[in-house]
Amino acid sequence: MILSRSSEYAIRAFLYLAKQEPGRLVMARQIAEDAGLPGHFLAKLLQQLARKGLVRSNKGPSGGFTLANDPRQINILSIVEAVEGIEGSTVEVPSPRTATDGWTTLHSRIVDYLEQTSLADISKTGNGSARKRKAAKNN
Amino acid sequence: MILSRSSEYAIRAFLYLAKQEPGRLVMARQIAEDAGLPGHFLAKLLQQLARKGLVRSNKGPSGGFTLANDPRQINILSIVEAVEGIEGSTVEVPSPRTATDGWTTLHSRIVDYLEQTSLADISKTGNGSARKRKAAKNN
DNA sequence: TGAATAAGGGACATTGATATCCCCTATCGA
DNA sequence: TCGATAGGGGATATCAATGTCCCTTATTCA
Repeated sequence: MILSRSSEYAIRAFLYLAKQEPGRLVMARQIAEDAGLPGHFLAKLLQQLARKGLVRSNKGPSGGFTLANDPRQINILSIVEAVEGIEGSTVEVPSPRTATDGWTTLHSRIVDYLEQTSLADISKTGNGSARKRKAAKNN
Repeated sequence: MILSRSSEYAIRAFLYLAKQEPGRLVMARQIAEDAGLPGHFLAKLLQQLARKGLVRSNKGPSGGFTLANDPRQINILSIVEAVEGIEGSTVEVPSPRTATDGWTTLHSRIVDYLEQTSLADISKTGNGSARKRKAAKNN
């Protein structure tokens, strides 16, 4: 599977939040329901993302979550890393074999793409797609 | 984690086989040892890949595995799909929500990249890298 | 032909990701 | 100030990915 389920849920939640008016607080249960995601599990993910500073949260009535930054400033990699830990994007070379092998090359290309792609890049979909270029810059 | 461990192992094994003289048979244990991969587990993966026709296998003494095609003809996606099943690359839209949402967009971009990238593309690494362009074609 | 070899394939153990639940804490509004 | 609300966080259950083992089958070679 390309990207873990946790990453998928987090990205879907971010896409949902990106559609709201900026600063509007939406509670986890609402997001889960509207986006079709497992509620309790999503709540945990959002808590993690709040600790990392990617979303802002408020407790109590009329509380909820909202994006901490403009969707154009949020790159997908930061979401994935916040959810899966950095190990997911950094390739650990176990033994001092070839320092940069083919796998590392492939992996870092994908990581670079995720880093250069913003939430806004993929949210304006449905019509003729938003942006081009971006990747194919590294290597 | 970007791509499962199984996919990583399979791709590493393919990269190893791609370095051999074409048609040369290498046994699973040898590949695992040289590439630093878990032996028994890799053997299972290679069996799967043999069934899917991506590698050819021979039993008995002087047996082993070899690539079924030229590394330039093997795209990474085919390896990933053979190991993880097609479910990994096809996004199942659970409910008839928005047919093409942002997640689907992102996911299919990565899948397209994997499909357009060959084994040869990533194996010529270590020097100045081999090819460019490729991605950024879809969307 | 038979002994050694290596893949094929099933059974099982282990680990980590995924998912749910419950109670605590902070906050809002009456 | 009190009750309701919503996130914070720990404990636990479930399930799939990962990893190991063992026996079978096919093949080679002496």
